[in-house]
Amino acid sequence: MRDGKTGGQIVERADDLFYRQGFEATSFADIAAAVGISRGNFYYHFKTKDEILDAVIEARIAASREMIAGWEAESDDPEQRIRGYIRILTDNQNDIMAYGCPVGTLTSELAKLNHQAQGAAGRIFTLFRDWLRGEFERLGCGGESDRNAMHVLAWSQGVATMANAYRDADFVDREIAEISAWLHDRAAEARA
Amino acid sequence: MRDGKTGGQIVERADDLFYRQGFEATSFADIAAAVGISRGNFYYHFKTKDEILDAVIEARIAASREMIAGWEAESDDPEQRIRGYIRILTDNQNDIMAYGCPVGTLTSELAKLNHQAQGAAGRIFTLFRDWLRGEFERLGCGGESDRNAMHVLAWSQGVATMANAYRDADFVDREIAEISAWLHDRAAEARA
DNA sequence: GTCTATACTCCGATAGAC
DNA sequence: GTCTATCGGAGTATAGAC
Repeated sequence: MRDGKTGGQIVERADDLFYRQGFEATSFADIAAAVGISRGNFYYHFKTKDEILDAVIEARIAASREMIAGWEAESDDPEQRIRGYIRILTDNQNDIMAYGCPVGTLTSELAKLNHQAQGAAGRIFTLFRDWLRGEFERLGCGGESDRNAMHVLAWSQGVATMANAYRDADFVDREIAEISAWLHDRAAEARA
Repeated sequence: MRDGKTGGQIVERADDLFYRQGFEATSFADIAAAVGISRGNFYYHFKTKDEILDAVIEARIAASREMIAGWEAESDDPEQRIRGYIRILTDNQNDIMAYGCPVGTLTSELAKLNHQAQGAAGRIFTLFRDWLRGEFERLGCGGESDRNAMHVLAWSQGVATMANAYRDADFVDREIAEISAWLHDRAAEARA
């Protein structure tokens, strides 16, 4: 029942609250208040909290696919496309400084809760990982492509964590410039 | 009252549980059961959950200071000393794959909870940051020293997050080798 | 589809006996 | 210093009126 107007709003508000407050710290009352419905009405749309989480993860996967499609539409050059991923750090700098990376923090929390949705959340990472690997392959990185994809993911996660810890925009800017330079080196190396 | 035998045990077990389950997901009942005391007895030692968190953070700061002292005792060479920090990833690989970095995940969680202890938790990062900066200065990195310190912190945090997401020991090994090589380059650059 | 009312569990925290 | 008993509140979830 996640496709009605109210169902969609629940997922949308839950997504936001899970990001800003964390999954466990967000109660049904929080989501119901954000949507503007009663707690009882809630269970018409989702039977359990885990069902909402599954829907939120699905929504995040769909949103990620759209981002990727956007980078693919922007340019055919793999270096430019990968730069699209790095641009996430720039475009969401304020949110990242306040709440960290939505994917990394959710994955961390679910790991500690030993939650069943760990696998689903991991698929968001894998979506980006596989796409990045493909672009690095197109760039000519060959057997280093997956390694480079993981390196970019790890680097951006590290930047997000430290940006969140110190709320330091200059640090983020410097690291983005370094990732960008590293990527340029990979492209130059592949051309050689 | 954190200095008696039971008080110390509470902090020790709470530290472990906060790491493995998260701060919010860990209840007084969990800690009491782990220590082997009743919930009521608990409040003789700590009046609130936040007091336990403060004590846990203090304990982690003390433990971090001891680690740093160990690296300083091992070698006088700043490059070798910094390698001590990187070795955390090797020595705690299994725990990191299962639960992430204790500092990074706590900082993330407290940020989302908008918890008063955010500042205290941030001091653990600052302890390592300041020490690393000092060692990079001794290495001859000059004005780049703090930047390099933050880079090492971010890199290790990124590795921890992705190691936790994929439970991939090979990835950790490869990234450690890359951090090590990067550090070696910084040392060579400073000598030139 | 949306509401109120409510059941039941667990939480952090307190009081007071021993 | 440790225990049992218990409070007040919040959490997830359900039943049933409208």
